[in-house]
Amino acid sequence: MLTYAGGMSTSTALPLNEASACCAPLTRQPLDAEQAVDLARLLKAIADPARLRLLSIVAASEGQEACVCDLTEPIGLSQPTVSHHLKVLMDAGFLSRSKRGTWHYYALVPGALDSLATVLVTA
Amino acid sequence: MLTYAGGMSTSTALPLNEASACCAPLTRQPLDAEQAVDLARLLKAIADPARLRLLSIVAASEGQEACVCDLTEPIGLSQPTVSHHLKVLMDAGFLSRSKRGTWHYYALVPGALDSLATVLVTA
DNA sequence: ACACAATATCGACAGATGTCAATGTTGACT
DNA sequence: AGTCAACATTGACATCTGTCGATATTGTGT
Repeated sequence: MLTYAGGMSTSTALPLNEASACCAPLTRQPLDAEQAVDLARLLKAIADPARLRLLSIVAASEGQEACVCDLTEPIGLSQPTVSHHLKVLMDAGFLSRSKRGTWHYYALVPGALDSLATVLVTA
Repeated sequence: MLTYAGGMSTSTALPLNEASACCAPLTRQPLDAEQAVDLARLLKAIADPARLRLLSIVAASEGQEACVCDLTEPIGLSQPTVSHHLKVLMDAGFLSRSKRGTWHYYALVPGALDSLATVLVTA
């Protein structure tokens, strides 16, 4: 199943679930092959219309979390497909899941999107 | 071939080549299907290890532009493949091209990456 | 005109990706 | 125990994507 603990290079080997953004501002010095693969994986995770909409719905919800039952209908895709997309976002570290009874709540992982944005910025 | 002038919704129909980032901060309100597709297209354009490396090499070069001849070798891919990736980045509006003699120089489009980063940011 | 160097385009192919129907799993309620 | 609701997982399929070799295009210099 391979949760894959991103980074793995030198220092902090915390069990962080990815999305710690991996590297330097991208416009500083050329990134090497490994860094590029890591960054690309994060970007691929959000480079999909359905997943972007899921993220935005979760982000716009109070407490920045939402039940799957509230996500399936507005997206207009089948339940298994939505479940698949949520898993991709979780594996990449953008969402976290908490189960309350029968309902599963997905929440934004606080710094995830921001640290990704930081890598992209030119300044 | 379809250059596709991004946005197209209401106001400014300038011939900007995409990468004007399309929409609101993503965490404000849920983005609709069309916005999601536009944003996803931009993200897909950079969600590739080779293209990220190309971008970073160009960005780290003086004047933030580089000749194709300086890009092919460090990437380690064939010349047609590099050319393909550069085209993808150009069509998405992240790079611009200027020809000087036999050499083609690709340059970072100033605000492109930054406006994309802005969409992703949570604050 | 000719030859050569730098890029772009084309065609083909393997592998990744998004989607669904069918099925499995888990928790709540009677 | 049994039933139902909420999700997850599996398997299959069509499409998209990255890659290359071969070829076309364009500019330079002889």
